[in-house]
Amino acid sequence: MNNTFKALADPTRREIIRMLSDKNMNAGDIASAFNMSKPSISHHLNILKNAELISGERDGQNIIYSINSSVMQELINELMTLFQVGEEDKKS
Amino acid sequence: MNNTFKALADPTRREIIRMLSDKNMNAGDIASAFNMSKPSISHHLNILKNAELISGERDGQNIIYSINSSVMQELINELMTLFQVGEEDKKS
DNA sequence: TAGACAATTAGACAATTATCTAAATATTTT
DNA sequence: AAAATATTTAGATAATTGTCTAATTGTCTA
Repeated sequence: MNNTFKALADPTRREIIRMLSDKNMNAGDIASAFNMSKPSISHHLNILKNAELISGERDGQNIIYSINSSVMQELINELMTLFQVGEEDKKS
Repeated sequence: MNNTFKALADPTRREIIRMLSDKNMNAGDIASAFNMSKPSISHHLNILKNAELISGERDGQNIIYSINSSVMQELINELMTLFQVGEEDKKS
């Protein structure tokens, strides 16, 4: 879970997630949306992949990235239980 | 919003939030729950405060911290719209 | 008002992170 | 199989972050 939060702590990575939640994209197309070198974007993609927030699958020369919505859902659940103030005494 | 995510990227700070979502606590009590110097905890509290995730109010010698649940709620909303895959075409 | 207690601020330092360029790997096309 | 294209890996570096100790500030009480 720490990796998940750390992965989301960077604006570039959050923007990548926004883009991927619209449609799947390959690494090059993602990179050209940013004013940043391809290796840097590759590095961000790797962090998101390690956090299991996205997946990458090779298709020919390209690697196509997509969002892992189930993990996103888990994160949101975690946040809600973490921060829902005053749950007081779940048992009973 | 970037500050919010960055504030949550540290496990100590998330634990502080967990503790505060149970009950309000002063800085000293928070610090003694961790194996870490008081200034370090103070620093974490400050980051959470800057992100407006918590508030601190002085009560005599103590400063009592509490969670800002509205900001937590905003964060969760942000996450849900950010990551809800396939919202496709909200207008209409 | 002097001493004690609670908390923060200041300053230093090591570890982590984000970025870059150059080089390597994988795939396709000619 | 050589050239072209897409992507990643390696290695370097500057900036950021988390932690510490020492010093400071704010408040209470004897």
